[in-house]
Amino acid sequence: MKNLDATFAALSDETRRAILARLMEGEARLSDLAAPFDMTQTAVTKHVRVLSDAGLLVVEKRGRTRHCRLNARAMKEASDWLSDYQSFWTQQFDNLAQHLTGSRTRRSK
Amino acid sequence: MKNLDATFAALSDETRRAILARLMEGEARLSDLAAPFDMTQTAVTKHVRVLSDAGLLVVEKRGRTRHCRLNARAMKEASDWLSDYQSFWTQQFDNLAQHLTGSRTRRSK
DNA sequence: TTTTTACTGAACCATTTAGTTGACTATATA
DNA sequence: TATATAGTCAACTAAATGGTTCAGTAAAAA
Repeated sequence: MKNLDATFAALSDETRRAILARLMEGEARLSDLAAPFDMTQTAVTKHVRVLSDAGLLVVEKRGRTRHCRLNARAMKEASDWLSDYQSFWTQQFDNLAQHLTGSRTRRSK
Repeated sequence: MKNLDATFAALSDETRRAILARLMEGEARLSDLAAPFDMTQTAVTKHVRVLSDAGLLVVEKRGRTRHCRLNARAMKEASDWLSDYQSFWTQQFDNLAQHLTGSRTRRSK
């Protein structure tokens, strides 16, 4: 899936994850999103563009402002991909727990 | 979380996701991992290094071979981060479903 | 109408990334 | 011992990334 490339890449930047976290509280204008960060609005606009290209948010033009809101689809796809591994890590943690509690002491080495 | 940067960045490459998928079937040597790809082993080694740095897999030196296996922790952290948004996308899909089925027609535009 | 606000676009820069090649080390095998 | 195998390391390249500045447009407010 080529789309997962864009989604995970978009999520790999702390600024962009903070933008998404902000949008959990609801819709925001570009300038509102930019305000908390120590960088130019142009830079934040680029981050928003990356998130938008990945389908993680939607930008709506309204007068002279741009309003952003979360878009669930892409994030769900990323989560679905990871969930394939869930059984694996659950089992791994179970093994660790068993090892720590000694509930299964018969181990080779 | 700085670690999430590395984890999501590592997951944003299809080759690396394929390597992780391969490791779901069990441990593999570096040369085994490299075989399916149309690139040099050096390139694959670099991908493995990225995955290792992100904590997504573990490399064990054994004789002249290197054996790789999945490491669940980092993947779980990424999944946990995404799960914060789960309620959001569930709700969004519910809204969509309601809209499509017309089960709640009274909507302000 | 003038000015401010919200944002865009192009050009530029430094750093990182994903790949290559070629020379090397270390371990098995014949 | 000689040779093949598994992998490392350094150097290089091209493209992508994350930031900047500056000039411009379009909408709202004075």
